[in-house]
Amino acid sequence: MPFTVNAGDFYCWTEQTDLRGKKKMTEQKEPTTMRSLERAIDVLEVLEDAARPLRLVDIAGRAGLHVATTQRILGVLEGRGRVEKDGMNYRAGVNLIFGAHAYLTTSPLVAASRPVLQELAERTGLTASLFVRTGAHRAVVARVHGSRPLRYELPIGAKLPLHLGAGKTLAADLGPEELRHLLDQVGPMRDAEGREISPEIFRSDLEKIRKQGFQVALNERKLGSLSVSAPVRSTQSGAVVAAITIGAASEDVSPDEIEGLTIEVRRAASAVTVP
Amino acid sequence: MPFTVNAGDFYCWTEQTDLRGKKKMTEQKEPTTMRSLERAIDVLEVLEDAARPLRLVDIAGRAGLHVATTQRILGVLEGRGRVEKDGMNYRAGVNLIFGAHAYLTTSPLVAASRPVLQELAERTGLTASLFVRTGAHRAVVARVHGSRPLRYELPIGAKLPLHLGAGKTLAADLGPEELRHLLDQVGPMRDAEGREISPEIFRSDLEKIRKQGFQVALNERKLGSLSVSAPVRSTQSGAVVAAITIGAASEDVSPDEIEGLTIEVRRAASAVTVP
DNA sequence: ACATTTATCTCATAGAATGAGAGAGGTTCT
DNA sequence: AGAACCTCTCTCATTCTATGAGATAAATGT
Repeated sequence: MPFTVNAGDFYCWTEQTDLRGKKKMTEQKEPTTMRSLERAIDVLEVLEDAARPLRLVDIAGRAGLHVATTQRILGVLEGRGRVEKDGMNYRAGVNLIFGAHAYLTTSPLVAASRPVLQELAERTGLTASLFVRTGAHRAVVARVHGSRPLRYELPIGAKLPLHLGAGKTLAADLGPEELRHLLDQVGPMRDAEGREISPEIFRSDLEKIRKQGFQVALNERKLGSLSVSAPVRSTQSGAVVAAITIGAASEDVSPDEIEGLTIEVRRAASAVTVP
Repeated sequence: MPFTVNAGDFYCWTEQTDLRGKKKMTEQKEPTTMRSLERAIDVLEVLEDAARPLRLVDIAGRAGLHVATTQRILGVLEGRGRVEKDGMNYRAGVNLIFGAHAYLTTSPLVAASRPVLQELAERTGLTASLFVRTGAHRAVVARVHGSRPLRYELPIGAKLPLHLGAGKTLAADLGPEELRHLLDQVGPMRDAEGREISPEIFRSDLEKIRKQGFQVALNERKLGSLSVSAPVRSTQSGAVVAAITIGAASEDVSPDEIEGLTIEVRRAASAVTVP
């Protein structure tokens, strides 16, 4: 059988586990079916990552596209309610919420996790969350508050780093190749206390998490916060598909309470059965 | 100056207030910049509206596209994490949640409404929600629970009809042309009790809501539910841009309580100042 | 086991997407 | 104020991309 290159070969290297995301950094201009669609998604991602409205040139610049092209794309997206524009400012549009709703209601992972998170939050009194990795980040995908809720809000849909806090539980399962990509992308790493994290320390952290099967993080992503995380594995492949985390203000949790929490979280994570 | 037809002329008839949405019904094949992007959005909308995973032919059929085209689009979307596929089943993908998050955090309307909903929920003890119209539907865009919360969940991102319950508050502001489009699209209307609603009754309902400046709905969209709604108007144009609603199980609210509630809701709705 | 439906992939061709460019409207200097 | 600059908007000729028929392979139903 002759070797041929198929559409899927490019954007799906290692299934959904590829880390690319920001193409500009690695500058790999891979051939693509549907350039215009890829570009439209680039534009959308710019708007999604910006916490504020942006102007045309700004979007074009960040997406690395010609202004005319960007404008045309934004025009179509606006006509479809996926972008909103007042004056010269573009923002994400209402219709984007339907996609999130569809994901949250159809994802088997989310469905399987909900009751588990519920019980975990009840038993520990802390906020229980489910994270999923996408590219070099993670997303909050489900969350149940306990009786001692967090002081700060971490809403569903928040995009968080892979290299801090519970993110490391997801990063721990990356292959050596993917891990290098991640390190390249994030550049110099430092935690919420300002401490620099060397690649060596980072790698050994991941190694430890992999061995232990759970993770305790203090003041990593957010000062004054404590989290305990464990990986959710695919029943079939054994690959890490998500992480379950309980989070709290660090003064709400006594040190001798932590061991019990790790047991709870590990049990919850393994209780999630996902195809 | 010569008359020319511009991109915006087609997909933005009456700003974002057009009702099209489903092109197939009216079968108006308008010229479009970026056909492939339009089609990709069609595919996404199919996935967003389906409450369950779909197969390729099914998606192609619903979107009115060739199977090959549909597959190519799905492939790109999957590579970008906006669609997920297990086996032959396609679903909405994780990355769609970032768009929703961006909308919810950058929309001035949502930001302006949050404190108002908060206070309304506190004062009435009921669940206060903000709805926005998109096409022939409305979306739940913000929500605060009171001390007497609803029994059923109505999550953010839910897509609801315009012709039932609080939807009529939004429909009341439609122009005659748009209203006709809406009636064409939804076809025969009936409420949660199974009662048929004739176009005449519907129009007079809207007229009443427009006059009163609020609406009380009982058992319309959901049996056993009661809602009180009022329109949020643009400070500049005066157009209805959203609706504020309080909802409750009907047995939680005594009849003589309702008048007070309408006053609260109207006050809340007019307290939202949106550019 | 056979028939039918569905998915995947290739390829020549139509025509859609592209970006340079010009014009108009703002903004920020001196 | 005037000039220089920047940004937005729109048009149009050219190019290269998106398209769908069709062949093949896989899955599904009877």
